[in-house]
Amino acid sequence: MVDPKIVREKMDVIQKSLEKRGVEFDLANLIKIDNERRALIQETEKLKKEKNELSEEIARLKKKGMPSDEQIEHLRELGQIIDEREQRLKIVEKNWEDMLLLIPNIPHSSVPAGKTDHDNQVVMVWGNKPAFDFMPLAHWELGEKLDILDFKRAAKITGSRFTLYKSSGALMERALINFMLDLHTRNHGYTEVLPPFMVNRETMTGTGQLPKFEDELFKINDTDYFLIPTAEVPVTNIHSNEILKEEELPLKYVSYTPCFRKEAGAHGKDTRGLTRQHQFNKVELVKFAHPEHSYEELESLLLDAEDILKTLKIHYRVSLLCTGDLGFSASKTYDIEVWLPGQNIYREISSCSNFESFQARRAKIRYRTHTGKTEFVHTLNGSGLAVGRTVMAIMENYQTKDGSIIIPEVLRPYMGGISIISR
RNA sequence: GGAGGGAUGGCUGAGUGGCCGAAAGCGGCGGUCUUGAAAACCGUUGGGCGUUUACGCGCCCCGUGGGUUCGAAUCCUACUCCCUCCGCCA
Repeated sequence: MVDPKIVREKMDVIQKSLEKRGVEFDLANLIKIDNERRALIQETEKLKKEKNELSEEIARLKKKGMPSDEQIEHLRELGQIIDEREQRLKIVEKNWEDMLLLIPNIPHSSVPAGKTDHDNQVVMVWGNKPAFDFMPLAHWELGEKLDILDFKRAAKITGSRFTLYKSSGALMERALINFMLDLHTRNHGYTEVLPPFMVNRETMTGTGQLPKFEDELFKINDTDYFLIPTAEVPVTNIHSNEILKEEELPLKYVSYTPCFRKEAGAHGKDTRGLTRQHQFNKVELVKFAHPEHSYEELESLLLDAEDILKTLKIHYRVSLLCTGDLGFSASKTYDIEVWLPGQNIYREISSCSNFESFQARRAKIRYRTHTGKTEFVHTLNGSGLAVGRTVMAIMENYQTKDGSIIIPEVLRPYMGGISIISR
Protein backbone atom coordinates (compact mmCIF):
# COMPACT_ATOMS: atom_id res chain seq x y z
CA MET A 1 0.00 0.00 0.00
CA VAL A 2 1.24 3.45 -0.82
CA ASP A 3 1.37 5.98 2.00
CA PRO A 4 -2.11 7.56 2.29
CA LYS A 5 -0.43 10.82 3.28
CA ILE A 6 1.35 10.91 -0.06
CA VAL A 7 -1.93 10.32 -1.85
CA ARG A 8 -3.45 13.21 0.05
CA GLU A 9 -0.59 15.67 0.01
CA LYS A 10 1.41 14.80 -3.09
CA MET A 11 -1.16 13.52 -5.51
CA ASP A 12 1.09 14.35 -8.47
CA VAL A 13 3.67 11.82 -7.29
CA ILE A 14 1.05 9.06 -7.44
CA GLN A 15 -0.33 10.38 -10.70
CA LYS A 16 3.12 10.27 -12.33
CA SER A 17 3.77 6.80 -10.95
CA LEU A 18 0.51 5.53 -12.46
CA GLU A 19 1.34 7.09 -15.81
CA LYS A 20 4.83 5.58 -15.83
CA ARG A 21 3.35 2.18 -15.18
CA GLY A 22 0.59 2.68 -17.68
CA VAL A 23 -2.10 2.02 -15.09
CA GLU A 24 -5.57 3.58 -15.08
CA PHE A 25 -6.87 4.72 -11.72
CA ASP A 26 -9.45 7.25 -10.57
CA LEU A 27 -7.34 9.26 -8.13
CA ALA A 28 -9.76 12.20 -7.94
CA ASN A 29 -12.45 9.89 -6.65
CA LEU A 30 -10.13 8.45 -4.02
CA ILE A 31 -9.31 11.94 -2.78
CA LYS A 32 -12.97 12.79 -2.64
CA ILE A 33 -13.64 9.70 -0.55
CA ASP A 34 -10.71 10.49 1.70
CA ASN A 35 -12.08 13.97 2.36
CA GLU A 36 -15.49 12.57 3.14
CA ARG A 37 -13.90 10.03 5.43
CA ARG A 38 -11.97 12.60 7.41
CA ALA A 39 -14.96 14.91 7.73
CA LEU A 40 -16.97 12.00 9.12
CA ILE A 41 -14.21 11.10 11.56
CA GLN A 42 -14.07 14.62 12.88
CA GLU A 43 -17.82 14.79 13.23
CA THR A 44 -18.17 11.49 15.07
CA GLU A 45 -15.23 12.22 17.34
CA LYS A 46 -16.73 15.48 18.37
CA LEU A 47 -19.97 13.70 19.25
CA LYS A 48 -18.09 11.02 21.13
CA LYS A 49 -16.29 13.59 23.18
CA GLU A 50 -19.59 15.12 24.15
CA LYS A 51 -20.94 11.70 25.05
CA ASN A 52 -17.91 10.83 27.15
CA GLU A 53 -18.21 14.06 29.13
CA LEU A 54 -21.88 13.50 29.83
CA SER A 55 -21.22 9.94 30.80
CA GLU A 56 -18.68 10.99 33.39
CA GLU A 57 -21.11 13.55 34.70
CA ILE A 58 -23.69 10.83 35.24
CA ALA A 59 -21.17 8.60 36.97
CA ARG A 60 -20.41 11.44 39.36
CA LEU A 61 -24.07 12.16 40.03
CA LYS A 62 -24.78 8.51 40.66
CA LYS A 63 -22.36 8.52 43.57
CA LYS A 64 -24.10 11.43 45.26
CA GLY A 65 -27.71 11.59 44.19
CA MET A 66 -29.32 10.24 41.08
CA PRO A 67 -28.81 11.69 37.62
CA SER A 68 -31.88 13.14 35.97
CA ASP A 69 -33.93 11.14 33.50
CA GLU A 70 -33.48 13.89 30.94
CA GLN A 71 -29.70 13.48 30.98
CA ILE A 72 -29.93 9.75 30.46
CA GLU A 73 -32.44 10.21 27.71
CA HIS A 74 -30.20 12.79 26.03
CA LEU A 75 -27.28 10.39 26.17
CA ARG A 76 -29.35 7.64 24.65
CA GLU A 77 -30.20 9.90 21.72
CA LEU A 78 -26.57 10.95 21.34
CA GLY A 79 -25.58 7.29 21.20
CA GLN A 80 -28.05 6.67 18.42
CA ILE A 81 -26.71 9.55 16.36
CA ILE A 82 -23.16 8.30 16.84
CA ASP A 83 -24.15 4.78 15.80
CA GLU A 84 -25.65 6.10 12.63
CA ARG A 85 -22.58 8.22 11.80
CA GLU A 86 -20.27 5.33 12.52
CA GLN A 87 -22.11 3.04 10.19
CA ARG A 88 -21.71 5.57 7.42
CA LEU A 89 -18.06 6.03 8.32
CA LYS A 90 -17.49 2.29 8.19
CA ILE A 91 -18.78 2.08 4.64
CA VAL A 92 -16.72 5.05 3.51
CA GLU A 93 -13.62 3.73 5.23
CA LYS A 94 -13.96 0.29 3.62
CA ASN A 95 -14.42 1.93 0.26
CA TRP A 96 -11.35 4.09 0.81
CA GLU A 97 -9.18 1.17 1.85
CA ASP A 98 -10.36 -1.02 -1.02
CA MET A 99 -9.29 1.66 -3.47
CA LEU A 100 -5.98 2.27 -1.74
CA LEU A 101 -5.12 -1.44 -1.98
CA LEU A 102 -5.38 -1.26 -5.77
CA ILE A 103 -2.73 1.43 -6.24
CA PRO A 104 0.60 -0.07 -7.34
CA ASN A 105 3.86 0.86 -5.66
CA ILE A 106 5.80 3.93 -6.78
CA PRO A 107 8.82 3.04 -8.97
CA HIS A 108 12.22 4.08 -7.63
CA SER A 109 13.86 7.01 -9.42
CA SER A 110 16.54 4.71 -10.87
CA VAL A 111 13.95 2.59 -12.70
CA PRO A 112 14.01 3.30 -16.46
CA ALA A 113 10.81 4.46 -18.13
CA GLY A 114 9.31 2.00 -20.56
CA LYS A 115 6.26 0.08 -21.60
CA THR A 116 7.20 -3.57 -22.07
CA ASP A 117 10.05 -5.95 -21.33
CA HIS A 118 11.76 -4.65 -24.49
CA ASP A 119 12.51 -1.48 -22.55
CA ASN A 120 14.29 -3.30 -19.72
CA GLN A 121 17.99 -2.51 -19.40
CA VAL A 122 20.64 -5.20 -19.37
CA VAL A 123 22.94 -4.01 -16.61
CA MET A 124 25.43 -6.84 -16.50
CA VAL A 125 26.49 -10.05 -18.21
CA TRP A 126 28.35 -12.93 -16.62
CA GLY A 127 30.25 -15.59 -18.55
CA ASN A 128 29.84 -16.53 -22.18
CA LYS A 129 27.49 -18.62 -24.23
CA PRO A 130 28.92 -22.14 -24.40
CA ALA A 131 30.14 -23.24 -27.83
CA PHE A 132 28.73 -26.50 -29.22
CA ASP A 133 29.91 -28.37 -32.28
CA PHE A 134 26.39 -29.77 -32.64
CA MET A 135 22.85 -28.42 -32.42
CA PRO A 136 22.03 -28.26 -28.71
CA LEU A 137 18.66 -29.70 -27.78
CA ALA A 138 15.92 -28.19 -25.68
CA HIS A 139 15.67 -29.69 -22.20
CA TRP A 140 12.32 -31.35 -22.89
CA GLU A 141 13.90 -33.35 -25.69
CA LEU A 142 16.87 -34.27 -23.53
CA GLY A 143 14.62 -35.04 -20.59
CA GLU A 144 12.45 -37.45 -22.53
CA LYS A 145 15.39 -39.16 -24.19
CA LEU A 146 17.13 -39.65 -20.87
CA ASP A 147 13.82 -40.63 -19.27
CA ILE A 148 14.27 -38.16 -16.42
CA LEU A 149 11.36 -35.82 -17.28
CA ASP A 150 7.94 -37.27 -18.11
CA PHE A 151 5.40 -34.67 -19.21
CA LYS A 152 2.90 -37.13 -20.69
CA ARG A 153 2.39 -39.08 -17.52
CA ALA A 154 2.21 -35.88 -15.44
CA ALA A 155 -0.59 -34.74 -17.74
CA LYS A 156 -2.32 -38.07 -17.19
CA ILE A 157 -2.01 -37.79 -13.41
CA THR A 158 -3.09 -34.16 -13.17
CA GLY A 159 -3.19 -32.16 -16.40
CA SER A 160 -1.06 -29.93 -18.56
CA ARG A 161 1.75 -27.84 -17.09
CA PHE A 162 2.85 -30.43 -14.57
CA THR A 163 5.99 -32.55 -14.60
CA LEU A 164 6.92 -35.98 -13.35
CA TYR A 165 10.65 -36.04 -12.57
CA LYS A 166 12.28 -39.45 -12.62
CA SER A 167 15.52 -41.02 -11.37
CA SER A 168 18.44 -38.61 -11.90
CA GLY A 169 16.02 -35.84 -12.82
CA ALA A 170 14.25 -36.10 -9.48
CA LEU A 171 17.61 -36.42 -7.79
CA MET A 172 18.93 -33.27 -9.46
CA GLU A 173 15.88 -31.25 -8.41
CA ARG A 174 16.36 -32.39 -4.81
CA ALA A 175 20.12 -31.83 -4.98
CA LEU A 176 19.66 -28.27 -6.20
CA ILE A 177 17.27 -27.44 -3.39
CA ASN A 178 19.82 -28.60 -0.84
CA PHE A 179 22.72 -26.94 -2.62
CA MET A 180 20.93 -23.59 -2.77
CA LEU A 181 19.79 -23.71 0.86
CA ASP A 182 23.28 -24.64 2.01
CA LEU A 183 24.96 -21.87 0.03
CA HIS A 184 22.63 -19.18 1.32
CA THR A 185 22.66 -20.31 4.93
CA ARG A 186 26.39 -21.05 5.16
CA ASN A 187 27.89 -18.38 2.90
CA HIS A 188 25.35 -15.57 2.86
CA GLY A 189 23.99 -15.56 6.40
CA TYR A 190 20.35 -16.39 5.79
CA THR A 191 18.18 -18.25 8.29
CA GLU A 192 16.37 -21.23 6.83
CA VAL A 193 12.60 -21.44 7.29
CA LEU A 194 10.08 -24.00 6.08
CA PRO A 195 6.67 -22.30 6.11
CA PRO A 196 3.10 -23.51 5.46
CA PHE A 197 2.34 -23.92 1.76
CA MET A 198 -1.20 -22.63 2.25
CA VAL A 199 -2.00 -19.20 3.63
CA ASN A 200 -5.08 -17.20 4.54
CA ARG A 201 -6.52 -14.16 2.82
CA GLU A 202 -4.93 -11.65 5.16
CA THR A 203 -1.47 -13.02 4.47
CA MET A 204 -2.06 -12.90 0.71
CA THR A 205 -3.18 -9.29 1.05
CA GLY A 206 -0.10 -8.39 3.08
CA THR A 207 2.31 -9.08 0.23
CA GLY A 208 0.02 -7.67 -2.46
CA GLN A 209 -1.31 -10.77 -4.26
CA LEU A 210 -4.80 -9.91 -3.04
CA PRO A 211 -7.18 -8.31 -3.67
CA LYS A 212 -6.07 -7.64 -7.22
CA PHE A 213 -4.76 -10.99 -8.42
CA GLU A 214 -7.12 -13.59 -6.99
CA ASP A 215 -7.64 -15.18 -10.40
CA GLU A 216 -3.96 -16.13 -10.55
CA LEU A 217 -4.11 -18.12 -7.33
CA PHE A 218 -5.26 -21.63 -6.48
CA LYS A 219 -7.84 -21.50 -3.72
CA ILE A 220 -8.71 -24.45 -1.52
CA ASN A 221 -12.41 -25.29 -1.73
CA ASP A 222 -14.55 -24.80 1.37
CA THR A 223 -11.82 -22.81 3.15
CA ASP A 224 -10.40 -19.34 2.86
CA TYR A 225 -6.92 -20.73 2.23
CA PHE A 226 -4.81 -20.33 -0.88
CA LEU A 227 -1.84 -22.32 -2.19
CA ILE A 228 1.18 -20.04 -2.12
CA PRO A 229 2.45 -18.73 -5.48
CA THR A 230 5.87 -18.08 -3.89
CA ALA A 231 7.53 -18.42 -0.47
CA GLU A 232 7.62 -14.62 -0.39
CA VAL A 233 4.03 -14.71 0.84
CA PRO A 234 4.35 -16.81 4.02
CA VAL A 235 7.92 -15.69 4.78
CA THR A 236 7.32 -11.95 4.50
CA ASN A 237 4.29 -12.38 6.73
CA ILE A 238 6.36 -14.06 9.44
CA HIS A 239 6.68 -10.61 10.98
CA SER A 240 3.26 -9.18 10.13
CA ASN A 241 1.79 -7.11 12.97
CA GLU A 242 5.16 -7.00 14.70
CA ILE A 243 7.48 -4.24 15.82
CA LEU A 244 11.07 -5.31 15.22
CA LYS A 245 14.16 -3.98 16.94
CA GLU A 246 16.16 -1.56 14.85
CA GLU A 247 19.43 -3.28 15.68
CA GLU A 248 18.25 -6.70 14.48
CA LEU A 249 17.77 -5.38 10.93
CA PRO A 250 18.34 -6.66 8.35
CA LEU A 251 16.63 -9.99 8.99
CA LYS A 252 17.43 -12.51 6.27
CA TYR A 253 15.48 -15.69 5.53
CA VAL A 254 15.86 -18.38 2.93
CA SER A 255 13.06 -20.78 2.24
CA TYR A 256 12.38 -23.70 -0.03
CA THR A 257 8.75 -24.18 -1.04
CA PRO A 258 6.76 -25.47 -3.97
CA CYS A 259 4.89 -22.67 -5.74
CA PHE A 260 1.43 -22.89 -7.29
CA ARG A 261 0.28 -20.55 -10.02
CA LYS A 262 -2.62 -20.53 -12.43
CA GLU A 263 -0.61 -18.48 -14.93
CA ALA A 264 -3.86 -17.03 -16.22
CA GLY A 265 -3.39 -15.27 -19.50
CA ALA A 266 -0.33 -17.33 -20.35
CA HIS A 267 -2.26 -19.95 -22.28
CA GLY A 268 -0.40 -21.18 -25.30
CA LYS A 269 2.81 -19.56 -24.07
CA ASP A 270 5.78 -21.71 -23.13
CA THR A 271 3.68 -24.85 -23.20
CA ARG A 272 6.63 -27.19 -23.58
CA GLY A 273 9.03 -28.26 -20.92
CA LEU A 274 9.65 -26.98 -17.42
CA THR A 275 9.38 -23.28 -18.19
CA ARG A 276 5.85 -22.47 -17.08
CA GLN A 277 4.23 -24.88 -14.66
CA HIS A 278 1.27 -24.80 -12.32
CA GLN A 279 3.57 -26.24 -9.66
CA PHE A 280 7.28 -25.64 -9.35
CA ASN A 281 9.96 -25.56 -6.68
CA LYS A 282 11.74 -22.42 -5.65
CA VAL A 283 14.28 -21.33 -3.07
CA GLU A 284 13.44 -17.80 -2.03
CA LEU A 285 15.45 -15.10 -0.28
CA VAL A 286 13.56 -12.61 1.89
CA LYS A 287 14.93 -9.60 3.74
CA PHE A 288 13.52 -7.12 6.23
CA ALA A 289 15.70 -4.04 5.97
CA HIS A 290 16.17 -0.62 7.46
CA PRO A 291 14.76 1.96 5.00
CA GLU A 292 18.10 3.75 4.83
CA HIS A 293 19.89 0.62 3.67
CA SER A 294 17.31 -1.21 1.60
CA TYR A 295 18.89 -0.42 -1.76
CA GLU A 296 22.27 -1.69 -0.62
CA GLU A 297 20.43 -4.79 0.56
CA LEU A 298 18.84 -5.17 -2.87
CA GLU A 299 22.28 -5.16 -4.50
CA SER A 300 23.61 -7.77 -2.10
CA LEU A 301 20.46 -9.88 -2.47
CA LEU A 302 21.01 -9.88 -6.21
CA LEU A 303 24.63 -10.96 -5.72
CA ASP A 304 23.50 -13.76 -3.40
CA ALA A 305 21.13 -15.06 -6.07
CA GLU A 306 23.72 -14.65 -8.82
CA ASP A 307 26.17 -16.65 -6.75
CA ILE A 308 24.20 -19.84 -7.45
CA LEU A 309 24.68 -19.51 -11.19
CA LYS A 310 28.30 -18.44 -10.80
CA THR A 311 28.99 -21.49 -8.68
CA LEU A 312 27.19 -23.69 -11.21
CA LYS A 313 29.16 -21.89 -13.94
CA ILE A 314 26.23 -20.98 -16.15
CA HIS A 315 26.13 -17.88 -18.36
CA TYR A 316 23.49 -15.25 -17.47
CA ARG A 317 22.69 -11.59 -17.63
CA VAL A 318 20.93 -9.17 -15.28
CA SER A 319 18.15 -6.85 -16.42
CA LEU A 320 16.74 -3.83 -14.67
CA LEU A 321 13.00 -3.84 -15.25
CA CYS A 322 11.40 -0.73 -16.73
CA THR A 323 8.37 1.00 -15.19
CA GLY A 324 5.93 -0.80 -17.47
CA ASP A 325 7.26 -4.28 -16.65
CA LEU A 326 7.57 -3.72 -12.90
CA GLY A 327 5.38 -5.88 -10.65
CA PHE A 328 2.46 -4.36 -8.74
CA SER A 329 4.16 -4.31 -5.32
CA ALA A 330 7.76 -3.59 -6.36
CA SER A 331 9.68 -0.31 -6.39
CA LYS A 332 12.63 -1.72 -8.25
CA THR A 333 13.33 -5.15 -9.72
CA TYR A 334 16.31 -6.90 -11.26
CA ASP A 335 15.70 -10.06 -13.26
CA ILE A 336 18.42 -12.64 -13.61
CA GLU A 337 18.09 -14.25 -17.02
CA VAL A 338 19.86 -17.48 -17.65
CA TRP A 339 21.11 -18.55 -21.07
CA LEU A 340 19.32 -21.55 -22.61
CA PRO A 341 21.25 -22.77 -25.65
CA GLY A 342 18.65 -25.43 -26.52
CA GLN A 343 16.04 -22.70 -27.02
CA ASN A 344 18.45 -19.93 -28.00
CA ILE A 345 16.99 -17.50 -25.49
CA TYR A 346 17.62 -15.87 -22.13
CA ARG A 347 15.00 -16.88 -19.58
CA GLU A 348 14.16 -15.32 -16.22
CA ILE A 349 15.40 -17.53 -13.41
CA SER A 350 15.23 -15.03 -10.56
CA SER A 351 13.51 -11.77 -9.83
CA CYS A 352 14.97 -9.60 -7.07
CA SER A 353 12.90 -6.72 -5.78
CA ASN A 354 12.76 -3.98 -3.22
CA PHE A 355 9.20 -3.33 -2.12
CA GLU A 356 10.20 -0.49 0.18
CA SER A 357 7.36 0.04 2.69
CA PHE A 358 4.60 -1.12 0.33
CA GLN A 359 4.21 -4.61 1.77
CA ALA A 360 5.25 -3.55 5.27
CA ARG A 361 2.41 -1.06 5.40
CA ARG A 362 -0.08 -3.69 4.27
CA ALA A 363 1.24 -6.35 6.65
CA LYS A 364 2.08 -3.87 9.46
CA ILE A 365 5.73 -4.80 9.76
CA ARG A 366 7.49 -2.06 11.71
CA TYR A 367 10.62 -1.38 13.70
CA ARG A 368 11.32 0.95 16.57
CA THR A 369 13.87 3.67 15.86
CA HIS A 370 16.50 4.73 18.40
CA THR A 371 14.30 7.74 19.13
CA GLY A 372 11.45 5.41 20.09
CA LYS A 373 9.27 5.99 17.04
CA THR A 374 7.84 3.18 14.94
CA GLU A 375 8.51 3.10 11.21
CA PHE A 376 7.72 0.62 8.49
CA VAL A 377 10.59 -1.63 7.45
CA HIS A 378 11.47 -2.21 3.83
CA THR A 379 10.89 -5.73 2.53
CA LEU A 380 12.87 -7.36 -0.24
CA ASN A 381 12.90 -10.71 -1.90
CA GLY A 382 14.37 -12.64 -4.76
CA SER A 383 14.47 -16.15 -6.09
CA GLY A 384 17.63 -17.90 -5.18
CA LEU A 385 16.73 -19.61 -7.54
CA ALA A 386 13.74 -21.12 -9.34
CA VAL A 387 14.69 -24.78 -9.13
CA GLY A 388 12.94 -26.22 -12.20
CA ARG A 389 14.40 -23.52 -14.37
CA THR A 390 17.83 -24.24 -12.93
CA VAL A 391 17.46 -27.92 -13.86
CA MET A 392 16.50 -26.73 -17.31
CA ALA A 393 19.56 -24.47 -17.52
CA ILE A 394 21.93 -27.21 -16.39
CA MET A 395 20.49 -29.67 -18.87
CA GLU A 396 20.76 -27.33 -21.82
CA ASN A 397 24.15 -25.83 -20.95
CA TYR A 398 25.85 -29.04 -19.85
CA GLN A 399 24.58 -31.33 -22.61
CA THR A 400 26.94 -33.35 -24.75
CA LYS A 401 26.74 -34.49 -28.34
CA ASP A 402 25.37 -37.91 -27.40
CA GLY A 403 22.57 -36.38 -25.35
CA SER A 404 24.13 -36.89 -21.93
CA ILE A 405 24.29 -34.24 -19.23
CA ILE A 406 27.43 -33.50 -17.26
CA ILE A 407 26.73 -32.68 -13.62
CA PRO A 408 28.29 -29.38 -12.49
CA GLU A 409 31.12 -30.05 -10.04
CA VAL A 410 29.50 -28.39 -7.01
CA LEU A 411 26.39 -30.48 -7.42
CA ARG A 412 28.11 -33.86 -7.50
CA PRO A 413 28.38 -34.28 -3.71
CA TYR A 414 24.63 -33.68 -3.57
CA MET A 415 24.01 -36.39 -6.20
CA GLY A 416 25.84 -39.30 -4.72
CA GLY A 417 29.02 -38.46 -6.59
CA ILE A 418 27.75 -39.09 -10.11
CA SER A 419 29.30 -36.86 -12.76
CA ILE A 420 27.09 -37.52 -15.76
CA ILE A 421 23.54 -38.48 -16.64
CA SER A 422 23.38 -40.66 -19.71
CA ARG A 423 21.29 -43.37 -21.26
C1' G B 1 -14.21 -35.45 15.75
C1' G B 2 -15.92 -35.33 21.45
C1' A B 3 -15.32 -32.98 26.60
C1' G B 4 -13.28 -29.10 29.46
C1' G B 5 -10.03 -24.57 30.36
C1' G B 6 -7.99 -20.07 28.54
C1' A B 7 -6.63 -15.33 25.47
C1' U B 8 -5.13 -8.27 29.34
C1' G B 9 0.90 -3.77 27.66
C1' G B 10 8.06 -6.56 25.61
C1' C B 11 7.19 -10.69 29.52
C1' U B 12 4.70 -12.46 34.25
C1' G B 13 0.14 -11.18 36.22
C1' A B 14 -4.19 -8.25 38.89
C1' G B 15 -8.64 -6.32 37.54
C1' U B 16 -16.50 -8.96 37.08
C1' G B 17 -20.42 -2.60 35.11
C1' G B 18 -18.61 4.17 35.93
C1' C B 19 -11.38 8.78 36.00
C1' C B 20 -8.97 1.30 33.95
C1' G B 21 -5.32 2.59 28.57
C1' A B 22 -5.48 -0.50 32.68
C1' A B 23 -2.30 -2.29 39.65
C1' A B 24 2.13 -4.81 40.80
C1' G B 25 6.61 -7.31 39.49
C1' C B 26 10.29 -8.28 35.73
C1' G B 27 12.64 -6.36 31.52
C1' G B 28 14.02 -1.71 28.64
C1' C B 29 15.51 3.48 28.77
C1' G B 30 17.29 8.02 31.55
C1' G B 31 19.40 9.71 36.13
C1' U B 32 21.73 9.70 41.34
C1' C B 33 25.79 7.07 43.62
C1' U B 34 30.81 4.80 41.66
C1' U B 35 37.49 5.24 38.95
C1' G B 36 34.21 1.68 36.25
C1' A B 37 30.47 -1.96 37.04
C1' A B 38 26.89 -4.33 40.19
C1' A B 39 23.43 -3.34 44.02
C1' A B 40 20.22 0.40 45.89
C1' C B 41 17.23 4.61 45.01
C1' C B 42 14.43 8.22 41.74
C1' G B 43 12.09 8.97 37.14
C1' U B 44 10.35 7.04 32.57
C1' U B 45 8.46 3.16 29.39
C1' G B 46 2.10 0.31 24.30
C1' G B 47 -0.19 1.05 19.43
C1' G B 48 -3.40 3.40 15.73
C1' C B 49 -6.25 7.43 13.81
C1' G B 50 -7.85 12.65 13.39
C1' U B 51 -6.33 17.69 14.12
C1' U B 52 -2.17 21.17 14.66
C1' U B 53 3.75 24.96 11.78
C1' A B 54 4.66 23.25 16.67
C1' C B 55 3.68 22.46 22.05
C1' G B 56 -0.65 20.07 22.41
C1' C B 57 -5.73 18.45 22.11
C1' G B 58 -9.32 14.68 20.87
C1' C B 59 -11.05 9.69 19.43
C1' C B 60 -10.25 4.36 19.31
C1' C B 61 -7.82 -0.25 20.88
C1' C B 62 -7.66 -5.46 26.98
C1' G B 63 -7.82 -12.23 20.68
C1' U B 64 -11.63 -10.72 16.38
C1' G B 65 -16.68 -9.34 14.96
C1' G B 66 -21.64 -8.44 16.64
C1' G B 67 -25.06 -7.41 20.92
C1' U B 68 -27.04 -5.63 26.00
C1' U B 69 -26.45 -0.78 28.76
C1' C B 70 -26.83 6.23 29.74
C1' G B 71 -21.89 3.66 30.45
C1' A B 72 -18.23 -2.72 28.93
C1' A B 73 -11.46 -5.24 29.77
C1' U B 74 -15.62 -6.63 33.02
C1' C B 75 -22.35 -9.13 30.98
C1' C B 76 -24.39 -11.95 26.33
C1' U B 77 -23.21 -14.08 21.44
C1' A B 78 -20.52 -15.91 17.12
C1' C B 79 -15.79 -16.80 15.31
C1' U B 80 -10.33 -17.47 15.60
C1' C B 81 -6.22 -19.21 18.14
C1' C B 82 -3.78 -21.71 22.39
C1' C B 83 -3.70 -25.53 26.48
C1' U B 84 -5.51 -30.42 28.88
C1' C B 85 -8.03 -35.18 28.33
C1' C B 86 -10.45 -38.90 24.93
C1' G B 87 -10.88 -40.72 19.83
C1' C B 88 -8.50 -40.93 14.99
C1' C B 89 -4.01 -40.54 12.28
C1' A B 90 1.46 -39.74 9.12
